[in-house]
Amino acid sequence: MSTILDVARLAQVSTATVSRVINSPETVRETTRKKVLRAMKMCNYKYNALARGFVTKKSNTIGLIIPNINNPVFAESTLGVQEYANSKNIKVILGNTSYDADQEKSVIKALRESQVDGLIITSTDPKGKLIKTLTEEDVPIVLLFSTVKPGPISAVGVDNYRGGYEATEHLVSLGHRRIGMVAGSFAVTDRSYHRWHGYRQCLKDNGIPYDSKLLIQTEYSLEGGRDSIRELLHLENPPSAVFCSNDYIALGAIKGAREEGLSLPEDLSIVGFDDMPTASYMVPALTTINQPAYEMGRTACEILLQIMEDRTLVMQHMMETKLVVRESTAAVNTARDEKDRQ
Amino acid sequence: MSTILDVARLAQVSTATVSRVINSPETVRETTRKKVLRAMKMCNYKYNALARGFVTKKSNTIGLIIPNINNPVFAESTLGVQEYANSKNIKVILGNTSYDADQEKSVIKALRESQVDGLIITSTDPKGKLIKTLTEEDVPIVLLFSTVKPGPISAVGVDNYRGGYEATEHLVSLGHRRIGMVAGSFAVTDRSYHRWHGYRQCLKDNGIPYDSKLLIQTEYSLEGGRDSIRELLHLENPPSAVFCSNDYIALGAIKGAREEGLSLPEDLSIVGFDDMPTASYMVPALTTINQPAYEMGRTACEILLQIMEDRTLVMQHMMETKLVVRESTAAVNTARDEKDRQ
DNA sequence: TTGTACGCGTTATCAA
DNA sequence: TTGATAACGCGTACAA
Repeated sequence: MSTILDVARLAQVSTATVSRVINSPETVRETTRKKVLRAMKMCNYKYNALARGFVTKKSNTIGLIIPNINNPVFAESTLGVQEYANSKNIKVILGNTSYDADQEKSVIKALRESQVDGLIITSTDPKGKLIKTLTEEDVPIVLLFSTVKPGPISAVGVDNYRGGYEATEHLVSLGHRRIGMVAGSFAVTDRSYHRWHGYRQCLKDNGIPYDSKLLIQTEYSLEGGRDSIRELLHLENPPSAVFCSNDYIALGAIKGAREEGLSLPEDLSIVGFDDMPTASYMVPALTTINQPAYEMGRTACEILLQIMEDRTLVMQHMMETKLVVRESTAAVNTARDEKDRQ
Repeated sequence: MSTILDVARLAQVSTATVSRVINSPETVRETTRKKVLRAMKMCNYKYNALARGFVTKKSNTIGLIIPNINNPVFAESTLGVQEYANSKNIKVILGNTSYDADQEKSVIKALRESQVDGLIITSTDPKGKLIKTLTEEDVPIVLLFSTVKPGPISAVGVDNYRGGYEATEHLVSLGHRRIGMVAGSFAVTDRSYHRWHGYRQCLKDNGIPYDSKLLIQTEYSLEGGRDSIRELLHLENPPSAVFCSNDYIALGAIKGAREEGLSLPEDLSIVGFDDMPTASYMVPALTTINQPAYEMGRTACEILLQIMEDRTLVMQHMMETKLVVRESTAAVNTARDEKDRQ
């Protein structure tokens, strides 16, 4: 592999000049530039960004840490991050945590050793200790999807409390009083926790007593959704509607409900959260709380690049959620409720 | 940010010794090792993998190039690549091509400049010119999902022809004679092309005349699947069964068919290809050709690392496909066919 | 077991 | 407009 030194020799100029035709061609006379360009071709010169990074102390690389790339919402936000980064000639290194705080820790360590210029994190550590260390050590970082925390930390997210409230409110407005929730484990992220708070408050505001039996915490997987809804349906007094803390879980829940012989939405209404790309393609098409995942990824990346320029910056960007009513929710089926009680 | 020089000074040893406690601790006496470790803590030393890569000429980084992370199959294979890579302390840089050969080219260029140690590519360039250049320049590379090409190029994939044949055969065995195909554009990848060949041969073997009207090429998206199936259903003599060249397209197709008022599988049978993680959660649960995406990603990465060790290696790994019959296919509904013709 | 000294490919500074 | 050269942080012969 030839270097600028080879090129320099071949073109009979200095390495500095070669470097100039690469980085600021306008500062070198056309004749010499052409000479250099020709020399590059001749020895099949390939630019070494790593060596550049070594001297400029910038790797032009950012780390993106997410819990599970299989969740379509994260795939979508990843795409947003990627496309913006690439448009600015920045590469993104992917880190998967599988919702495990230890993995998150080791991934962050590896990424930092690789000298990434910044980090976008959908954190799995509700306490935020890791994140705090990072900010203390002045690593450019922006939280994605994570609840916007007080204090000097950049983030793009949504109001999860409000989203949970909206989802529940929709169910209440359809006449449901017995409303369950399948929530991703609170131990692993506070997003689901805040959505639950919204759910709970909405019940309260509507005079519906809170029943802790109607809350199931589960892992963030299709299976988790399926198993949880079954548990809910086997309750003595099962819910007529369920709020799932994300669409991925909701997809599992729909499957579980059907396996129990229910028709949706007649027998059971389900609301999700996320509005993942396939939500409108599900059967029944999923009623859910939209959060603009692609835009959020893109924005997070945009903010990160700004912070990398000016480390004193702190930007918190709160996106709007929106209830999207589709086919998975319907007015409560009182006839069936009666029948069940007989 | 402190360096090994700082540590060395603090511990009153040479930089070589510091380097040794990092890379081969067993070669340094315990007392000095402890001294060095303490010094590291004191100045909050952070290892610089970039500098290391610069001297060892290895970045411990590989590039993973896929067409679209939103397709759950690619998300799944990405996870496989990632988890294996991380277990070997290798980072993976993600590149999205959006099924665009130009983007693929520029992504590869950027990745190479970053000195990735190797490349895993699900190529979008059916001619394979780009890939050829890479092998000529001795870049460690393995093709993923791409058809295993003759010649000295490593790859992990499946027999797409055979998979297409199996899918079609299943439909034929259910009594279908009017079988359509919604295929991802042949211009953009040859996977779908080979599946189509299998489809075609199977028709032939069963004495079913090939009707080119029943083939629609479309883009690799949910919308592509939806629009294409509608087109098919509006044919004068519409199909009673459709083979979609991947599950993602099939998901769109199911939606499109329902929008046309059809019940699945009574009115229309659909087979997909991939068996993406959500395939069994769809309604109806998708009959499809399974390819073990996670394993394939993992294996591709495993092979790549081997090639990185020994560049003369060429390994082609063909995985088994398997027909998974679920709910989206059923025996042909002759009654309905009759009715349609009246 | 430890230290010295050089080299990796590039950019940046300063001088010409 | 161009050139000479130091510097970046680390690994590694080779020497001690």
